[in-house]
Amino acid sequence: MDESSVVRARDVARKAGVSTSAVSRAFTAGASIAPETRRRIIEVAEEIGYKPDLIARSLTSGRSNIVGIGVGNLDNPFFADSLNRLSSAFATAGLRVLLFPATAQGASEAQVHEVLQYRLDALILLSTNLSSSLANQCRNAQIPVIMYNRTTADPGRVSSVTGNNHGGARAIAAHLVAAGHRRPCFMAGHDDASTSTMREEGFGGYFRDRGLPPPMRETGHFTREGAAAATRRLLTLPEPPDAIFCANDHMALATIDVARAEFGLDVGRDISVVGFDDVPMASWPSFALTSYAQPVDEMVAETLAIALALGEGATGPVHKVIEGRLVLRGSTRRLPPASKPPHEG
Amino acid sequence: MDESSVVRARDVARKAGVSTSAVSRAFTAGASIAPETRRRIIEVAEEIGYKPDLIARSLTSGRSNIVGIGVGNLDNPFFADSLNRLSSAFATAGLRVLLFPATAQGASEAQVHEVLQYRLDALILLSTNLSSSLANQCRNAQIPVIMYNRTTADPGRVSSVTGNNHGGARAIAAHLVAAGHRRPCFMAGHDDASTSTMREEGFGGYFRDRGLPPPMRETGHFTREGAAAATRRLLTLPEPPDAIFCANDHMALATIDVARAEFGLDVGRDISVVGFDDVPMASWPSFALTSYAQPVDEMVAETLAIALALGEGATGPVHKVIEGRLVLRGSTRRLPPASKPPHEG
DNA sequence: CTGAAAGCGCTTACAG
DNA sequence: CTGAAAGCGCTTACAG
Repeated sequence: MDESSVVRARDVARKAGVSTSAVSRAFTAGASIAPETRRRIIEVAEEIGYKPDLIARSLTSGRSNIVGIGVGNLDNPFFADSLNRLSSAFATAGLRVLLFPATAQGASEAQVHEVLQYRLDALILLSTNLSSSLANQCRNAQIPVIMYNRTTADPGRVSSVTGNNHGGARAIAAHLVAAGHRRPCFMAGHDDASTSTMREEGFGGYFRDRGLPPPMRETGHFTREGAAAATRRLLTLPEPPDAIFCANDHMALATIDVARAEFGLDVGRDISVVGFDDVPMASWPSFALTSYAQPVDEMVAETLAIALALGEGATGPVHKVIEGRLVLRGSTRRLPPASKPPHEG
Repeated sequence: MDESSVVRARDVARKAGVSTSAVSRAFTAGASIAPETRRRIIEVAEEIGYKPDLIARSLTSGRSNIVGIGVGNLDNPFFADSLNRLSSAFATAGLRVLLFPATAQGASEAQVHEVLQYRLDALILLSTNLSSSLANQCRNAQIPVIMYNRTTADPGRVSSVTGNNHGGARAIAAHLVAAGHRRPCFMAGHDDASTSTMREEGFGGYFRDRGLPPPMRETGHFTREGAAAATRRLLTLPEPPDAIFCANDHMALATIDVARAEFGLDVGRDISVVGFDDVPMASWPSFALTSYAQPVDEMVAETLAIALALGEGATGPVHKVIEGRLVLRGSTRRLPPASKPPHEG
C-alpha cells in the first residue's frame, strides 16, 4: 500500500510497455486508443497507484477543472446551504471548487484578481458583486462568470441565476394586503444588491398599482445586527408598522427575535413578519417564518448546467429566473382581525 | 484596461529588457535580484497586466499555495462558521482553499484520492474522518493533514486542533448536578467521532467519579432529524430525562424545538437542554442555549499556524487543545427547584 | 491506433 | 546579480 514516492505517467508507460502518450490517452475520455490498450494501462495504473497530476494536466490542457466561487458572508444560511450544494453538484460533475472569500469591504480588486491566475473553468459569484473591470478581464481570459442569486448592471457580459424576486415580492404584498395590514414596511438589504432592489420594486409596485399608500421603509444591511437595529427603530416609532417584509430570511429571523424578546410581541398576531429565501430555519417551529421559497436545488442545477454549457463554448451569457412559491406559516396571519384594527387600543 | 490576451513572463522580460529568469525572481520573495531590477520589472508587469500563472508555478515549484478542506455537512452552523473563517484566514496568508465535499456516506476513498492529484500544501479535515490508507498516502506525498474539531486514532501521523471536549463535558455535568437534575441524558452523535465519544466520556466520568448513577443515553446522529427523533423517544419514556446534554449545538437546537413545540415543555424550567460549540444561534433569544463555547477564532488561527509551520518542514504532527468556557443561558436552570423534585407529580 | 517531439509557463541549479 | 538551459508532468498535433 505504501508507495515510497509519487508515481508518474512514465512509470506506468514503462511497466505497461507503451508510451506516455498512450497513458495520457488512457485517462482521457474519448481519446483515440484501442480498448484493450486502455484496459491494460488502467490496470497497471491501479496496481502501482498512478493518477494523473492535475496541475500538469491543467497547464497543458488549458482547463483546470476548477471553478471559483466568490463568497461573501456565509452567516446567511441561504449562502451556506447554497455553497454546500454547489460544491457537491460540481464535485459530481468532476469539478473542484476554489473559494474566493470576499474581504470585509467587498471583493477588493487586487484580491480577486487572483481569479485570473488560476485557470478557472468558471467563476460563480454567490450574492457578490463584480467590478466591470474584473468582468472584462474574465471575458478576455475566457472565464465564464455566473452570478448566483444576483444580477448585474452588465447583463451582456455575465450570466445569472436568480429567483423570481419581483413576482415573489408581489405575492408577499398581496398576502399582507389580504390579511388586512394597514402599515406594511419593507426592510431593505442594501441598494447595490438586485436581491434587495428588485424585491422592493415588486413589493412597492403592488401597492402603487392599487392606489394604496406606499409601504414604509427601513434598511437592515443584510446582516443580523443591522436588521435588529432596524427593527428597534421601527417598533419605537409613534406609529409602528403592523407587518414587516424583510428582503431575506436572515434579516427576518433577527426581526422576529427582537419583536418577541425585546418588545414582547406575539409574532403572527401583534405583527406579521415575512422573509425571502425559505432557509431551513424558516420552518423551525421556533420561527415558523412565512417566506418566499427559492428552490436552491434548481438554482444550483441551473448554475451547473450553465457552467458546463459555457465550458463547451456556448454562446453568450444566459439569465435564468427560477420560479419559487410563497410558503405561509405562523409568522403572518391569513385573515383580517375579527373586530377593530390592531394597534388601536 | 482591456488586454486582448493573457500576458506571459516572456512579454514582461522582452519589454523590460531582461530574461524570464529575472521576471521570475522579481515575483519570488527573497530571490537574488537587484532591487532596482525588481522595481523596473514590477513596474512593467503592472503596466501590461502581468501576473504569474499559478498553475505553472505550482508545477515547477512543487507547491500549490492551495490547501484542501474536506467538509462534511455544512448544515451544522459550527462548520459553516468555521469554514467561513478558515477560508478568510488562509486567504490572508496567501493560500487558497479547495473544497472537497464528502459524499453522502462519508468520504469515499476514490473521491478523496483526488486530494493527491493536486499539490496541496495541506489538507484540513473539518470534522471528517480520514482513512488510514489515505493518511499514508498524504504522508508519502508530503501533504500535512490537520484534523479540525476531531482527533484520530492515528495521532502519530496527522495533526489536530480540537476544543477541550473532556473538560467541557465535565463542566456541563457539574452544572447539571449542581442544579439538582436527577435524570440527565447524553445525546451522542456517532461513535466514530471523537467529538462525541470524548464528550460522552467526560460527561459520564463526572458521575462515575462521584458514585452517581450513569446518565441515560440516546443517539442523534449529529443531524437535526436524528436529534428530533431521539428527543421524541426520550420524552415519551415512562420516566423521561430532566436534562439533556447534546453532543453539539446543532442537535441541541432541534431538541429544544421538539421539547417546546411537540411536548409543550418550558425549556429551562420543565427540562434543561445543553449543547456544545456555542454557535451564533445559541445566543439568539429564541433559544438561549447553555453551551460550552469552542473559540472558533483561536481554533482557526491555530490551524493556520500549524499548516504554515508544517509547510516550512516542521517536525512531526502536533495536537492542540483549545480551552473554551461554559456559557450559561436560559435553557438550563442554575439552582435546584425550590420544593419537590421535578417530574414527580 | 501509436509514438517521438514539441510545448504549456513557470522555476531552479549552474555558470559566469 | 544575471541569463541560458533544463526540467516540472502532462497533452497534443504530426507522422506513420
